[in-house]
Amino acid sequence: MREVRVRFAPSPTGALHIGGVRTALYNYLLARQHNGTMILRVEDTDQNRFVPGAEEYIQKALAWVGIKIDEGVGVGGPHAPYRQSERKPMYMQYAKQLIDAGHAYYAFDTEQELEAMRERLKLAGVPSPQYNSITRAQMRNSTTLPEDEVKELLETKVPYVIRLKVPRKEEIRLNDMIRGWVMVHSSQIDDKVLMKSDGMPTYHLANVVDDYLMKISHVIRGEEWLPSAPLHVLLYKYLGWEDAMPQFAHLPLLLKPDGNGKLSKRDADQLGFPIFPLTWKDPESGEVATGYKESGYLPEALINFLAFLGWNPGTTQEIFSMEELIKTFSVERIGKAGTKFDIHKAQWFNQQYLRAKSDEVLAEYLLESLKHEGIDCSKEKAAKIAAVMKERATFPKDFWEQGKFFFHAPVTFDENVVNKKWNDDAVKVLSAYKDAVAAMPSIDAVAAKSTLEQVTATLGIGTGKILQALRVSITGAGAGPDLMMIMEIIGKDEVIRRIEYALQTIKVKVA
RNA sequence: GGUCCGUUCGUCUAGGGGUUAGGACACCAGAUUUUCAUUCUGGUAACACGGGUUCGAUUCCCGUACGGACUACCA
Repeated sequence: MREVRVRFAPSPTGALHIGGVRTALYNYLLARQHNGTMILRVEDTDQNRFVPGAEEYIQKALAWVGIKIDEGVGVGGPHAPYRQSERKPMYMQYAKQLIDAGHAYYAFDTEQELEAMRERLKLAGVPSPQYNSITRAQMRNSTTLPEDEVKELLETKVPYVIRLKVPRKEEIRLNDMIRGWVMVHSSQIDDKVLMKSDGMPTYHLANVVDDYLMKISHVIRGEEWLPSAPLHVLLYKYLGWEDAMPQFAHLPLLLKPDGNGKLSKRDADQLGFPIFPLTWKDPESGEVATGYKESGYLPEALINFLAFLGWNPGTTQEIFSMEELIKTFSVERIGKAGTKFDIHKAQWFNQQYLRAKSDEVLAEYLLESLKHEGIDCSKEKAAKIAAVMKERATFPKDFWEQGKFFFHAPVTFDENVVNKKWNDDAVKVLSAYKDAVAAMPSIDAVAAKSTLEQVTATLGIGTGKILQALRVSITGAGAGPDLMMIMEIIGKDEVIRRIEYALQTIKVKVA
């Protein structure tokens, strides 16, 4: 196998879609697996669609998920520049080469003329009007105009484009790594514009030229490119680069979770999950779309989730680190069908990865939230809280959001629990327990429990009957982690204070 | 409309001419837990349809249906 060189080639027209991250990932996995090279190339040949900040966003997003670029925008390399706009001068010679070989031609048609042609063909009943081997005979181009007129037009700088001269009858075949042989008849391809009138190449030319010059071995990209892949094959052939043509792999698309259609930002917003890796603020509209990072997804979980959207190892293993993915990944095991997006699975992965972390690391998440809240807390205490909370957390923010009661005494109490469990027995036990705790030098989980059992035994009341009442007085809620540990963490004085407050407040409420 | 691609539980998927069609997520139930969560056990649930080929097809072939992509001087 030749040296593996793959590229991720987004166009900087906005934030990187999550599907794009997956495409980048598959490229990256293949590169790493074969000690190859991962290239980032920016395809910014459409100057009208340039969005400021998009390129930086793409780089940051890739860095965040752990996809390292070996060569390309931001890092440089032997084939620099990697931004197509900066490569502009390089493309014309190849277009000219095609013209000289009779595989391309100049076209001077105006937008109006093109429009008129399409209209005419539509009226004639042609299903999809094309600029092709038949119609080009009626258009204003170098295949129809006299040579000197063409020369003159070029010299007088009349705007022109260069089009590929697609043959009338030819079967174009392409061996896709995922789909096998795909055959397309040349009559289905029109004379695609190769060079635009602004002197920029179109995607088709730029992509082929750059892949060739950059010695790309595999083109892994979304399925939306499949229809134009035969055109690219044709270009390789006409440019004389057939032997260097990369292998193609067209990935199935990411679809909406419900119903059908391509996954779009709109769906994500509606269904409440991110579509972008990082939060993105649209510079035009000012609209903000929250990212996976900001929503609390861990990059390694997102990667694992994304890797499984369309690919699977064929075993029952589901948790894969990037290193394991690199070892196990294979293009052959990528599926053909579009993949509906299910955020539940992403959450599950996140939970798995979160739990695998040490209490100390988890404590950092809590500490970070606390910093925002302006609450001081020792690392030791945070680690203790993290330890009791980790089984119920899916996101880093859960430690704070579900554990606020560690720092704030409850002001209100869960009504359901109060209605069901707050009774005379509970009040009796709590009062006695409060006094018993006050008599203790300090409180820990074991002592808290044994003391409680002593109190209930003396009063002849089952511990289980009043435990919910104790919990609600300490945390305000009917559910949560081990109560005894909670009491140990908040400490003796706080326990007494909270029970007292509950005794006063809830009694008043019931009476 | 045309061209191309696709179709196994609700979702991601394994599998492959003869299987009780396997796993995971989600969901439901039971057990454990003083609660919730966790964990464990169990459960519901799928080969789009119609023709072939074949002793036999979910698997191979052809249609149909459905879905998707593409159909720009956008990528």
